[in-house]
Amino acid sequence: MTVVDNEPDGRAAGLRARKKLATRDALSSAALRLALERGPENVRVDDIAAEAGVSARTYNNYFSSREEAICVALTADRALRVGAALRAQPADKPLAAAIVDAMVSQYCLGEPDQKTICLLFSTPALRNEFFRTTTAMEWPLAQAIAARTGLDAAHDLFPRALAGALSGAARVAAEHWLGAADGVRLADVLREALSWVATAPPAPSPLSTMGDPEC
Amino acid sequence: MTVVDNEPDGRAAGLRARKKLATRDALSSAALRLALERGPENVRVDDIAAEAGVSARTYNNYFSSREEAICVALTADRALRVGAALRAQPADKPLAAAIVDAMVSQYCLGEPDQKTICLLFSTPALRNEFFRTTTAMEWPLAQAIAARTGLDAAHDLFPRALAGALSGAARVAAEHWLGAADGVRLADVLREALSWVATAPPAPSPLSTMGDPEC
DNA sequence: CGCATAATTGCGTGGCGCGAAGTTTCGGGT
DNA sequence: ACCCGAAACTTCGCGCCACGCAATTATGCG
Repeated sequence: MTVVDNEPDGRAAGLRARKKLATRDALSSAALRLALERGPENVRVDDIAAEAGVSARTYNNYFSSREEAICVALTADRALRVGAALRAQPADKPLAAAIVDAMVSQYCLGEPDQKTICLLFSTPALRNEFFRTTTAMEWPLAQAIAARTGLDAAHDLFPRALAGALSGAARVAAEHWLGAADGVRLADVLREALSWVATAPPAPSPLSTMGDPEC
Repeated sequence: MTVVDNEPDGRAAGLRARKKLATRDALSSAALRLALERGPENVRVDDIAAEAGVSARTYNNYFSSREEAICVALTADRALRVGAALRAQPADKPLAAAIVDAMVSQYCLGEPDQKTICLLFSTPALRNEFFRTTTAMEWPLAQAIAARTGLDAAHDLFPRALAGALSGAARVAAEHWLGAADGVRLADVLREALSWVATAPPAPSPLSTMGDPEC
């Protein structure tokens, strides 16, 4: 890394970084498109690399597994957008409502096509990778929650625990939506699931007073 | 499968089924032991198979990846035990408290050795598999929640969503415990995180009344 | 323009997942 | 007690993938 390098958004950041992001994006989008066309089983890394115009070896310099490229195309910036959406919520809105609205808004823009999400659950390897990316959303979300509650995402447990719970509920909501009737909207299912989990800001005294005989 | 075959607990169920479970258990325990001794990088499938006394090809008939065998040894029956522990809770205890007590009790018996959990977070592939097994705990937990609330785990969203949120919070608690000081007990961290997520039984009218301008 | 750095690429290696065919072991029916 | 069908295990082998290494090329910067 030289003096100045890739900006987090990739805008106006030197030719090298832009090309790097371009190839990365070309690879992930090609992987997703091929997986949707042929099915994830019939996609070789050589195909993805050829589609993106790079060598197969270069592919491994960007993604360490075939599934990673597919999932990244779906959930890469969504993670950051969820955090940003939560920060953009009005400050006087209660924490739970702000979280629910932010996540629902970001989960439903883009194309939550049933085909696409169904693809993620078709193969065990893809499911695993999808779970991993789900947890990737937790960190930006935890930071946004921390900013809103005046806590520290690095040291306090509450923001991260809540983010983990929300991501778990969101994943279950997606699964449920897949098995539901066609008329059901993902936004409704997601809002319902998140509303149960999104809890009040942390109690000033986080110590629990319950008994703990075991362990 | 003939007339009578493997009982779910593996007791008194024909020699074939017992041998099957025995080899499966031998494989997973051997995988865990070798991973702890040499580190997960220096464990080949052939080693695990040789340690269990079976062929390498047979290994793939039981586990489709090397990491799966290691994680199964850690979280296989814990999933069922969590559900059983929740059902064993007194019926008059509130749902949230029952869930927290049940999960904390089952997470802390056995040997939540820091070494073992640290092993799961050492390698990305193992982390992924650990996340997957975390979700495996959701289904028994959701069934137990459904039984307690009078809902149906197969069709109602609440039990599964709550189980997903709980597993996410539990995973974050484990991560937090790894980075915490030595004096901190996993049970305390886990209880704190779960107490935030464990919510009241589902509202009789699950419909949300919030606005939903997007999508 | 020239050097340092980073990225890409070809090649080779080790390993994995799995399909097919053959062999051993178990279950149960007569 | 014996035998036959089925299930599990084994051996062989193929295709694919992740990665280290070294050479080549593109880029940043003075």
